[in-house]
Amino acid sequence: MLDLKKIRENPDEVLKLLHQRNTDYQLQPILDLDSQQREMQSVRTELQARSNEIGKIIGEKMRQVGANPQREKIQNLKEEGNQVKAKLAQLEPEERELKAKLEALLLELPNLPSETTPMGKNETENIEVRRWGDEFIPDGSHILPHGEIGEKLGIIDSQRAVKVAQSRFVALIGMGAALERALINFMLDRQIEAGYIEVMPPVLINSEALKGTGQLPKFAEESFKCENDDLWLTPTAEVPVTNLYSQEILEGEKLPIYHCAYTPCFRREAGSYGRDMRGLIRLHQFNKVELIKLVRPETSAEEHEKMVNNAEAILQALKLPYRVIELCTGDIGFSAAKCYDLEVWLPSANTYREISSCSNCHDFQARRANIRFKDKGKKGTDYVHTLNGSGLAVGRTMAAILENYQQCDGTIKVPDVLQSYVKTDCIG
RNA sequence: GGAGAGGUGGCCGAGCGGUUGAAGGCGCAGCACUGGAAAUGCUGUUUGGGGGUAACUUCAACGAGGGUUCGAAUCCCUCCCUCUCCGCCA
Repeated sequence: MLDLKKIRENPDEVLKLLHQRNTDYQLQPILDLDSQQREMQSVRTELQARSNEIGKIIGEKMRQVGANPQREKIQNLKEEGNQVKAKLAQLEPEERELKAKLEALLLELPNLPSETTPMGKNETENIEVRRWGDEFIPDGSHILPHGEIGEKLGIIDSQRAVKVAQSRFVALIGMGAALERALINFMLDRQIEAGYIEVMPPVLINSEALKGTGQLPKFAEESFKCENDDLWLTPTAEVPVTNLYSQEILEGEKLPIYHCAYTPCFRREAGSYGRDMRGLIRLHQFNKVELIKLVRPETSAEEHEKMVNNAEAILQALKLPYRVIELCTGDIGFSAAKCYDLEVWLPSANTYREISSCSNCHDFQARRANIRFKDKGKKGTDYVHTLNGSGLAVGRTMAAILENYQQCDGTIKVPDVLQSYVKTDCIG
């Protein structure tokens, strides 16, 4: 959520930044509602002050003289109290409605891009920051797409998974399951070494949590919802882990907080019919190890770079070629002020595919989820900055391994760092 | 799922219709005392919105939302959550 005060005081600047996202958001309705609301508030506040005053006077009189004498004066005051109350009863719902409308509009506004986010209208204007591991790019001529080789080796079974669920689900069998589990453990072990505290959060989460990180109200159709409860299947661990701290005032010295979390993630993938129908790239359920940070505002840019490095370290350890993309203003996500994507080399497609997305949300989520910090001895509070990044998407990492480590005989070499986890050096 | 208890400030804990943003204690900060410290004493110590350059001022908040009342932390209703016992269960 954007700072209403900032919108009020610098509407032109805010609007300019919003438009960098290549959208046509309007601020005027918000500004109008805001000034109406504030006007109404000052009227209401005065009435309430009078009402409080009447209550006090009556209280005093009752105590001084008991209930008996001066009854008339008290009656008059009570009468006035009733009149004030009647006016308030009229004003209050109106003001509440204004506030609700204002809030609804504010919740629909995306974050402002960071001043360091490159300008651009869509993904074609993203910037490649660096590339790693060109020397590990295999000769692609013999390489089968990961889905195909996986089915062939009997470690991915999508046909049977469809019977149990529907399309865009897979079952991992035998070494497939083992490799997935190995990747999860490996990623967690590395990130814990890098200083992240592991969390196993709920994966069924309520609406408030989704609102806190920005998935609601705008993107309801992206998530699976339980019919009988206010619970949703988490689309990413970012949601439950960040919201662990909602409504809290953290002690300044407890920051930064680093968390990593393995969870399955669930996404409806509405609007992507027909895309990536084979393999592990786009599933309704996939595993991910997520990195989450809550930091002091002045350190968030630096913490963001470090987080990207932590994600890259996994790809480097696995010797998977990748590149780092800095998303432009037209392509960053709703909650992000700045975002880097990591894209891994997929030889069968002869292209890089997103395997991690690392966002700095500044105080956008912290405002929605109301996560603040306070320094001892200083007065007042400030919103933390929240960051999240995949470290990494496990299914896509598996896909990358099945392709980049595919050998001419159709077997898969197990990356060195995983061999102790799966207890073999070759699959197939 | 059934029965009961409860949700108050950073924490513990009182208050159960009248000036209570909230006693008391702990913690924390400042000052005094001290050679220095402990102990002691004094003072201060929530958050959010509005107005004001500021000093300051005003409103709101005792799980959430309604209701009764001139006035609610206190009474009534609904919901949420926590705990205990029973049942069920990985």
